[in-house]
Amino acid sequence: MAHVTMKDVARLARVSPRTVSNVVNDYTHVSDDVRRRVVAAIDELGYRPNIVARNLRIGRTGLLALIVPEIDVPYFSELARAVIDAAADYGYRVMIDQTGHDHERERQLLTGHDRTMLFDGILFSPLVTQAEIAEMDSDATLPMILLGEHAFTGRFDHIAIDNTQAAYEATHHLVELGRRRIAAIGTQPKETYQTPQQRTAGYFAALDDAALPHEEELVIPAATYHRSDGYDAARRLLAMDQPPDAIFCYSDLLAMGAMRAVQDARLRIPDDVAVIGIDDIEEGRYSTPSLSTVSLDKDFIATRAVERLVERIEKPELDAQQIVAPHTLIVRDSTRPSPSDPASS
Amino acid sequence: MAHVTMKDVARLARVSPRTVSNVVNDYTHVSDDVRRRVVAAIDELGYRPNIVARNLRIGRTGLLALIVPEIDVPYFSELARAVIDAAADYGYRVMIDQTGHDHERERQLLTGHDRTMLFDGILFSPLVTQAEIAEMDSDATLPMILLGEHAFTGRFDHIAIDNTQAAYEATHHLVELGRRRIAAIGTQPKETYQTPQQRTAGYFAALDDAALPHEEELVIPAATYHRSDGYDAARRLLAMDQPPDAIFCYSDLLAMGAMRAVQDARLRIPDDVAVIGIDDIEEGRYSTPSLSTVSLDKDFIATRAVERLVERIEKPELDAQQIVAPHTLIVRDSTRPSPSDPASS
DNA sequence: TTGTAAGCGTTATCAC
DNA sequence: GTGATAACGCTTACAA
Repeated sequence: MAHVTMKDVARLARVSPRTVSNVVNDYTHVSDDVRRRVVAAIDELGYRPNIVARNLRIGRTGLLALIVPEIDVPYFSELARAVIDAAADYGYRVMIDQTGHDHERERQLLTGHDRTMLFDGILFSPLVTQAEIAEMDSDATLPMILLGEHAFTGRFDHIAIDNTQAAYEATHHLVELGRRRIAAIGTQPKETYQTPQQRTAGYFAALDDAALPHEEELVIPAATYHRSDGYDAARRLLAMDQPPDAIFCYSDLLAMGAMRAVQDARLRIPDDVAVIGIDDIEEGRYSTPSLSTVSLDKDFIATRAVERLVERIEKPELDAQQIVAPHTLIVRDSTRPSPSDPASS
Repeated sequence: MAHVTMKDVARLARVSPRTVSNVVNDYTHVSDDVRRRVVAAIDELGYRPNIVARNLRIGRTGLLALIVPEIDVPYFSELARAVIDAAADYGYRVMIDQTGHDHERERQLLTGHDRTMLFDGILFSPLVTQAEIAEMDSDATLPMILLGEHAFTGRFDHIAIDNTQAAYEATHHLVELGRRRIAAIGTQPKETYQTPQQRTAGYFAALDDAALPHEEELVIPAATYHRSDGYDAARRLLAMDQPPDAIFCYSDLLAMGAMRAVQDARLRIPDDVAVIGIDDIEEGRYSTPSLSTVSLDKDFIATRAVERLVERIEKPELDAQQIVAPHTLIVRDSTRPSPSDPASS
């Protein structure tokens, strides 16, 4: 069963392949009579244009690659949803790859045979710094936009929130609640990952402004940002002689784990320990208690990222651009003594 | 800057394109000397094979399409993670499309220009019945495997759990707790979607076995399976003159919303109202209280689905197969009056 | 072991 | 408006 080709349609409709192509692509300048014949032939033969052949010819695939650490981390799946929808608006579809927090895999996806002409562009949410990416991607040829990295090198387009400021606001909010021993969860053992460092800087800055000491023992690293990491880190904090009265987590998912640990320890949120995260995943709106957080505008990030990438694809010579996405502090029950918190009654 | 092609490499290395191809594809029978020359030329020119051209030639793209309602619904993002990983084991990459619970969009993705030779196969998590899919996909040409639909028509490969049995076990568990007014959340207004119907059948069967009446007012529909739907449905239930003492939700996400509504109403889980879901998303292991559920083996589903799809791609003439995925009842705090450590489940 | 040449199914450049 | 015909960049008989 050889595949039905344009030629077959052309023969049946008694026209040239050129005309079939015109009809398929909705070109003008095709007489109604001929168009009808061609359409009839297409239906009769069940012809479907071969996208791959078209792609080869026109040099575009209509495919974008979205590279994230893990698609089942809510922040990334919510982002992916927005990216896929935004891409659809421009006629693009999205392939998703996972690096699994593996630097080697990141390198592979960027440099290996994978990074080929199958995609028109890449949306990359990296763990490493831009400098390292530049090194990997030395013979960069594909338009790429970086998601969630902040330090701007001028080499790549990228979009991110102001991490330092976001962390400052979260910490400052805890200070305003009157908390004095404010812990942080989410520093990174490896120093290559910039985002946590910026958040730590914001956290310390807020402590400084409140004349609170930097207590190194209250700053807990997290290898990844899963619920289990938050849980383990919070347990460590609660087991201390002087446990914290507030915890700032570098992601909502860490915060979900931390909240669970606090409640397992029979402590009340926020009365005994207040908890705040960053990301604003939907899970935090329904948890008990609901989670205070710094909301990142994912739709903004996705829309602008895709928009910019498409622009790049069309004009590869453009200068790299830095886009700062907005963020908003959102106060919910985990930092607000509220009657709707059953654990506190 | 015209793209560097095989011909360019061949010229520089003083060999034929054929030989370059051999080197790129790691063929045997290439003398070390020639190979070195070719590799050197590739490096010097920064040559990258054009995957699209190769795809056209060999008739495969190495791309699978995964079509789900919404990627940011935890069940689907967890499934997608497993699918992407499983596909990678077979050398495939995965493009993700969202139908957004829109039947028209489902039809479009299946029949429209989208359903072209860009993919070697499709993994489809549909809302509608197989009969409707068969109608849409009348000139089916691409290997496709259905995810999460149960009624087997012999037309398509598909994989799913035994929904009726799973629902039976969940309901039966609530019966064993001594609950007498057991509500269900998640029936579907439209009748085309089979999964909810099967779950309702299992729910009623369990009530029958316990000699409990079918109270139609305790069976609440949900247009989609989001947290907000569960929340709204539970509020309706709790506002009744005789509110239920247990709620069986057709998805964990519905259950998360329902739990929140119960707690907002100042009722205790499970003392006043026990709650159970289906899916076993990670969120339910960390929620307060942790959520009892029927666990679907997502790794099994993803692995077997991809395995089968790849088999299909290689042998399109195979008969359609039905694969039943295992499920397990998991009892957590939402149906057990004693808190526990999430690390233990 | 390597070179030659014929496609894969489109789209695009010409004429007519 | 429509028809030949040449690419797009690769793989692969078939030769050498």
